[in-house]
Amino acid sequence: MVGIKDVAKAAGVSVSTVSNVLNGKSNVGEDTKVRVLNICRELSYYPNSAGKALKAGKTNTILFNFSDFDRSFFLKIIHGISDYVNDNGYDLIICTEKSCEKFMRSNLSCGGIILDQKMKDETLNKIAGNSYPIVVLDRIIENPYIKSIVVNNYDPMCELIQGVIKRGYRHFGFVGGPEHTDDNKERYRAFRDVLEQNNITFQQKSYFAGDYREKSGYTAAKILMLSQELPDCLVCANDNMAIGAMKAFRDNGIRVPEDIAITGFDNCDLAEVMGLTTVSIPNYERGYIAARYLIENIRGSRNVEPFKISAKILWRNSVLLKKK
Amino acid sequence: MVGIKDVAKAAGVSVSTVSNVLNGKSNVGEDTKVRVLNICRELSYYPNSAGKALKAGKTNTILFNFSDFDRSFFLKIIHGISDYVNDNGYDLIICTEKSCEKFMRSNLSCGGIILDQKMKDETLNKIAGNSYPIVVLDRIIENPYIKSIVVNNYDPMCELIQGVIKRGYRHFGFVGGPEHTDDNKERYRAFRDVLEQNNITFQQKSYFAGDYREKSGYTAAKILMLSQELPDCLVCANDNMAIGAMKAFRDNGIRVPEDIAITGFDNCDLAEVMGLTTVSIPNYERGYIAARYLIENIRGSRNVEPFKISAKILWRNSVLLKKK
DNA sequence: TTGTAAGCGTTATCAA
DNA sequence: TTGATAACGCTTACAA
Repeated sequence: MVGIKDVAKAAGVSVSTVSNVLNGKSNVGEDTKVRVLNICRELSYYPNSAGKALKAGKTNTILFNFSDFDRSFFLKIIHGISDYVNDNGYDLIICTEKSCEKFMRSNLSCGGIILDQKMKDETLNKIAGNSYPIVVLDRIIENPYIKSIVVNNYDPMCELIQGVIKRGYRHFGFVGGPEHTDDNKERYRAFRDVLEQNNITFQQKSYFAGDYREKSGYTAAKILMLSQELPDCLVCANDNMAIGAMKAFRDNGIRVPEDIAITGFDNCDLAEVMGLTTVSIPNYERGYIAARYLIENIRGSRNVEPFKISAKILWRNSVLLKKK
Repeated sequence: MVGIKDVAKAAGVSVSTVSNVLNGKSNVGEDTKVRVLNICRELSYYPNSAGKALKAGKTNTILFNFSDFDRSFFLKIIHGISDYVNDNGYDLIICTEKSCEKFMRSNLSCGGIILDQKMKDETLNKIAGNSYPIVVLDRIIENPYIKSIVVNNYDPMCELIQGVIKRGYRHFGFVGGPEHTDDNKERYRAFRDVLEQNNITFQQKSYFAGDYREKSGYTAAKILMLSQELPDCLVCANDNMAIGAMKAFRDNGIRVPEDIAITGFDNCDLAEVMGLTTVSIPNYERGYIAARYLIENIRGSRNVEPFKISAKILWRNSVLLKKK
């Protein structure tokens, strides 16, 4: 490993001069500067980040944390984060599961964007601080050093259900996601509220608890098919489960939307091909905005007002335009 | 930031004792050990990795590099890598684009898995060394410190084309990927070889240059539809382009497979729903194996024989079972 | 314009 | 069983 000393020796100068050259300080002669830079190239010298970080007491690295490998919209979020972070001279590391807390606490990163729901609020509250701002996605944490960025689930879900009702649907089923997650709660609440506003009763037996995975939607639909009569419309808390349900119906000769309508939430890649009516979340933008707020907070602005991202409804033919 | 000194002071011991406790050394009394550990918890002390890395001269962090956010199979590769790496006590950082070289050269990682084709062979040859082994995916680099893991494209592509011919297809079109990539070359070569073995001529005008993205497949199909007569079967170098082509045909009233058959390569998420005949690459396993070889090489074994992963064909109904 | 030296947090060596 | 001290590679006051 070639270090700053090797460069200094080869260039016949002191290490501090090399350091000054590399950091663009003005107190160094033109000819020495050129000589040093050439030597660096020749020896292919790269500064050791450990030394740098240790001295500086901080880094310029943003951390992004996720862990659910089944949902491909993460790639879009990462893309948005990556673009903003790179444009602003920061580095990005993405990490999963266990390494994450370590990378946050050990000065290897200077701020984090957290998507993984497995990372507990309590842990984040402990880690967040003046020198380590955090942005959390899909949940709200009240903490002067944590900015929350959430999708406005309630309004578009209301609009979606109201639209479905307007099209003549009256009997609903609901497939929910993990019950402790804020977004699932909000989507379900919107669903119930709109039904109530329209004097439509909803029976608890028409609720199916899923986990946002395709398989749980498939299972919910299978169970549903055992009951006396199908609902008109099965509302799913996300696309994966909606797609699972569509497959289950298809496998059992039940037509969508003629026999039953289905709606999802997310607008995942498959949704378009499957013709699934759903709510589109701007994921790239979500990542970009998250990175922007994080870096602004790292730089000293103290902005932790929760930020709501709006989503829009995509009507596709998993719902009939006009029920008979 | 609470450091080892603070812990030492609070516990009334020296920093070296704290260090010994934290690193599980045996030369420390039971009661001091307990006391120190308690203080660590109370103060929520986490060792600073920068100091550690500086002292050790290395880290336990593996780097994974990618940059094409459009292809969701990356998530599966990452998943495989993440599992192996975590099980073996290493940390994983994933990075994109520019940060990558920096993270490789600056002692922030101790080995890398490279998927991004934008990372040049030349650069990798410079970086790889005894203290920095590398694993590259989807290309072969000859270097005593670089292990190549490639998918065997040739054999399954041969089998696929032979199977299509057996089903009665004789007139082919081909949509290729980026022409400099090894996997594209190999897929195309297999295609040509099998045609030749079967005395089927292939005209250059039936070749369309794409870039692995859906849009280029769509465009290729549009161009194809302008010609006098369609081929029987359009072979695409990957699924994205095959799906683009399917959409183009669908949008123009041409039926798949009745009017034209289509094949892909990758078995991406959409392929199943679209009923695309394709070649399935075990991506999770690919990541897992890549991580395994990398860590073995970090630990001293010097294994750089190129590793070929086999893939298998999935016949779906984008190809007729038996052409009339 | 350049060099000397201290110090960042950690671990390893050696002495107590 | 413990503690003092040097060293890792870098930056930065300050001295020359």
